[in-house]
Amino acid sequence: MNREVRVRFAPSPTGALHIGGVRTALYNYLFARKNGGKFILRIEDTDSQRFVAGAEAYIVEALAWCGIEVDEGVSVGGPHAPYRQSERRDIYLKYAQELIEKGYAYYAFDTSEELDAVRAEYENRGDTFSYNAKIRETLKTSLTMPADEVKRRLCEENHWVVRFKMPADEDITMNDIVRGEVTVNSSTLDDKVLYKAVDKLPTYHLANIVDDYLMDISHVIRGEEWLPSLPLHVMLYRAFGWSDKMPLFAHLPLLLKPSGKGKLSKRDGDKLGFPVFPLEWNAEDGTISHGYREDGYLPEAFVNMIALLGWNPGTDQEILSMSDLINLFSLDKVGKSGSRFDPEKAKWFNASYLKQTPSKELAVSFEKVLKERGIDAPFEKITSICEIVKDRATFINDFWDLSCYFFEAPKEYDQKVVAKFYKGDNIERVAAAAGVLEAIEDFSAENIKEVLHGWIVSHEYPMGQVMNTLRLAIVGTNAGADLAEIMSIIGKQETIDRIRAIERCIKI
RNA sequence: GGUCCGUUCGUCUAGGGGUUAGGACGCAAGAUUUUCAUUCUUGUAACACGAGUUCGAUUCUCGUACGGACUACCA
Repeated sequence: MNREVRVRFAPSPTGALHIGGVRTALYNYLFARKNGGKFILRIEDTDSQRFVAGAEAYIVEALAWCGIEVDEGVSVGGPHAPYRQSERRDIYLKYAQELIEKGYAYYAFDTSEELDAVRAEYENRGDTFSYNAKIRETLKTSLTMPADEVKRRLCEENHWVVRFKMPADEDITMNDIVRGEVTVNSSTLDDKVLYKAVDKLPTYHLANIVDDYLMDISHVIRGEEWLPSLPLHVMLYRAFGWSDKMPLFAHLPLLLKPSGKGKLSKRDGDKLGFPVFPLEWNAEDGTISHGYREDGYLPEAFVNMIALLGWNPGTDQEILSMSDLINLFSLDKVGKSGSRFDPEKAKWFNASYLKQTPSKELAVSFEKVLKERGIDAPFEKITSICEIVKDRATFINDFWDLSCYFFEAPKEYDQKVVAKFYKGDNIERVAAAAGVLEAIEDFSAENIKEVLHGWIVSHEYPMGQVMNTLRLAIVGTNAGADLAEIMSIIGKQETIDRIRAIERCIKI
């Protein structure tokens, strides 16, 4: 019971990691940190066919961006290295053979084509084919062949596999931290392939159990899609005699598409109107999928949002930092049902984090955006602008659109606003305002506001009319920050220039 | 088809034998503001269905429906 907590995230490098995978990694990480344990990153690349170059580097980078630190694994090494299964291929065969010696597994010599034919035959009869206790006796296996024939084929052929000998009729009872007790009868299960001679690689099931055992994994936290394989995995632990070292299992509910059917998958790319990947992903076929990072999400907001999909702290608090998450995390607060991802709430999280990010930090990012546009502004000014803009933005990417009037005079005026305000007495009043502003010595927002308001009030002008017309001249429309603040930031001369410019540009 | 898992507002969820079923996003209205936002207030909206157990079920049990996963020499 005092076992050290050791959890692993074990993705397959078949492409980008989607948000469901990130969430699995995150829960593993939170659980490890919460319990003073280790978080291990293992790459399960036992399928040479589906291997995608760059996928592993993507996974490592994505975890780093999220702030998920790897204690042991492909990127950092560790006492159980290597952490890439393709580099561990030598260890698996002897475990497969051990199972055969103990009578828990056997060699099967059917070719894929033969199997396909048998499968088709069953289906034509309306039966479902399952490589199980009933029919393995009729197939080409070490169970049905003479020993010397088996030996000969093992030497001469390279398409044999090792299959697990699933008991014909046995109730297998398992315990899942999220779902409780689950019982399945072995008659509904088939003889899964554990090892393939063709590429001298184990399948997921064998590699997974052997590595978890060898790496002393204490808890397996993974997606619900693995629940159907749990009986096999439990049987494997028993067959190896490792029951006392068997990890505890927690199967996480799946992430569903926001609309329509099914679980979220990599193939959804960004057809759904929001990114499914943490980072931008350039697929081999040339398609580029959006990433949260590139779309302007703050990693803290992304992690916060992902964490709350299928788990909650049991309180009303929703804005949670990584350390909050670590402190509060517990597997028994993980829900049982799948969650639909809500892009709107994701935006809300980002906007919330943007508001609480210090303006100086935002200014560093925004300065780069401005430089790309050829705008060179003092850092102080950029910081002040960020302070104003962050309350109105959802993403850093929005900052330019929301603050361009600080950097350049309006190129055009919103026609609706012109029609509403740029008429009658307003035209003369605004022109007069330029003179009033000109006379202000201390061009601070407070001072501008005081003088301007005093002037409007003393002449009994309608406040809304004058101010909105002035805003039209300065901003080009009826939106944006406090007008006095804008004037103060752009400066007296620019303010006056813009007021004079509107007279020239708009002819009534 | 078979096996397994699940089902509280549109979405994420809290709760749990007797509650005005709570919060958040969204949406709507109002307040504040010279504008747009922010902020604040209010409103909107849910226990899938049918039996059973019980004095009483949204909560427990069983069915039904619906949803999901798995059913490869993929993970």
